[in-house]
Amino acid sequence: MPELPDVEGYRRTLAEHGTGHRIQQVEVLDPGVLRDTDPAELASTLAGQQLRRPDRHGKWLLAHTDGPTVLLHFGMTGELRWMRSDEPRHRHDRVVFRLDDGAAELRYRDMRKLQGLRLAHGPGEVEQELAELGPDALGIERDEFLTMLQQRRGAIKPALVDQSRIAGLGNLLADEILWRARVHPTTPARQLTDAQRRRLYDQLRRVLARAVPAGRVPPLPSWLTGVRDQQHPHCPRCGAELSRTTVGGRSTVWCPHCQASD
DNA sequence: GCTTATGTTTACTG
DNA sequence: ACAGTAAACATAAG
Repeated sequence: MPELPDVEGYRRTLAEHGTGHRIQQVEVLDPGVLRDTDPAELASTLAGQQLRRPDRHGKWLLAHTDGPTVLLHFGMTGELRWMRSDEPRHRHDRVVFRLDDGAAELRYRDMRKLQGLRLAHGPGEVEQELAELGPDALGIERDEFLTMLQQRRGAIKPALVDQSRIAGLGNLLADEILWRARVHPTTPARQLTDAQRRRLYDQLRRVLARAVPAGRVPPLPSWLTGVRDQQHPHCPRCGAELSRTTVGGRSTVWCPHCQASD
């Protein structure tokens, strides 16, 4: 699930229910998701802190408080849910934040524990943790994006998901953007025409503009994302059978007709 | 048993 | 320094 639009959705959940409220208790159900911290430290540093407006950079959610900031990453299967406290716990609920609203609580749920939670004790530490990330995909400017593509040597798809160049795009978004821009995923970034580069930027913006309010890459039948997991998926635009291969180690779906190969 | 899954890091190779 | 690949992490589903 979690690419930029999903994490932005979790940020909205946290902003809506958390901002201005105090953390009463942090219950760690599985310490396996804590990175560089432990249940005792997390609980003692966060208890009593007031949540401020949360932030997001790429796929990282920044839960600011008056004191430390919790950095949450959702890996491939994580989510943040606001649920009534009397709802039964899910087996993959790993950390529960109880606020001063006792009727409901925030739950960090994650099946696989590929990523997890980090604790940053000040703005400096937050910056340190995010130092390797490129500009956020939602705010990247055209020139920044075009320059990034020109500096990149390899194929275009791995460039789009390289978090150190542009933060927030994952496997689904990258395929969706390439399909809409009619660019083959293995085209060397440096061989892209100006028109292709501009289309990639425009479609990046369009896809995000639709996906962010939805809180996910919407699996609509008119989107590549909506058909890619079917048995023999067809291009929503031209009807050709879609191709699937591995690019940059990731499962990649594209239309051999619309996205002519290099 | 095998493969695959929306992510990232590390080790190794070119 | 830069890219590419494979493996690892942990868990479930088909």
